[in-house]
Amino acid sequence: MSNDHKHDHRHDLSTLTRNQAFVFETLQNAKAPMSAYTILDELRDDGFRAPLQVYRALDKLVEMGLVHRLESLNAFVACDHPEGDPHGAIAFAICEDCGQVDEFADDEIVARLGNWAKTKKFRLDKTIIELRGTCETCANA
Amino acid sequence: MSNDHKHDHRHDLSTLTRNQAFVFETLQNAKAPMSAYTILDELRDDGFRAPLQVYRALDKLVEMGLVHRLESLNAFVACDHPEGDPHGAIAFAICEDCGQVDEFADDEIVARLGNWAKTKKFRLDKTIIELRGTCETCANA
DNA sequence: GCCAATATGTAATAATATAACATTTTGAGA
DNA sequence: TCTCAAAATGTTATATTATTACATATTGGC
Ligand SMILES: [Zn+2]
Ligand SMILES: [Zn+2]
Ligand SMILES: [Zn+2]
Ligand SMILES: [Zn+2]
Repeated sequence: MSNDHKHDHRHDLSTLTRNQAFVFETLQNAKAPMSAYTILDELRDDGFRAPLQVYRALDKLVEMGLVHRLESLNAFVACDHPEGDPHGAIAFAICEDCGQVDEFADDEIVARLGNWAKTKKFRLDKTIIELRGTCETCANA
Repeated sequence: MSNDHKHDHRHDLSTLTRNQAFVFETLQNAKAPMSAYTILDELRDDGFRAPLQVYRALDKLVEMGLVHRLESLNAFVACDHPEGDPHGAIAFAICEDCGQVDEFADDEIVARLGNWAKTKKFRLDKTIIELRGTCETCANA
């Protein structure tokens, strides 16, 4: 069985701290994943001066499940699911061209991975599934 | 359909260049993934002086399918499959404790992801599946 | 041997992430 | 309301990962 639900409790957005709210809003307004340093640059005018201000906010947001880290990009996206609709392991399809990210769930895949882990007695903490490629729009352009 | 087989042709190991052979041997002897800089340190005595010597060798080895990059670790492992036994998309189970990596294939998962891509008209170039957790040995220790 | 493709050497720099330490804010309980 | 510990923030320095740019050397088909 997976442990991916460990942090799936959502927090009321009103409980976000100032820095967390700034970072979250920035990611929500973005149409592609952003690196911590890109976020920092965008928030200079709001008083952000150092990478740690961004990284600390991101850590919390990821922990809350409001933001996902894309490992193959070293970048972050706001969760695409409605708030209060927590989810376990998820897959991301990332367009190399426009950066658009499609977040989707596949229970059968999660089940199979959980099964593999069970068979191997591997304690599964986090599942990373990222598809790199080209979205329909960009493929047609 | 996935494009993951793009680089699945194996190359005879005898065709490796000097630097590629050094890097590949280092990874084969390692019992956990290594970062490019750790590899560099290990190869100082063999004349390696700069990161690029390692990164360039790694690029080729990954292209040949002899080495895999673990995106969630920024590190590299030698392929666990017998040479000449090419494979498509693969999953990695990574022990956070001892670093051991278990490389495995699941055709059903690959099929489901390929299907999702087909439905969404997403041109799939590369599939990344990484499980983070604790291996049986470490869980019992 | 010629020559283009490939590989290598090296220095500089970019991009991503964390350590260490000081200070401030928050909020639960006395 | 006061107290105090936890959490959040501010700031500087540093560590880690990766690439750009340019020069030189090696390889292998022709
Ligand atoms: Zn999500
Ligand atoms: Zn696109
Ligand atoms: Zn492999
Ligand atoms: Zn282990």
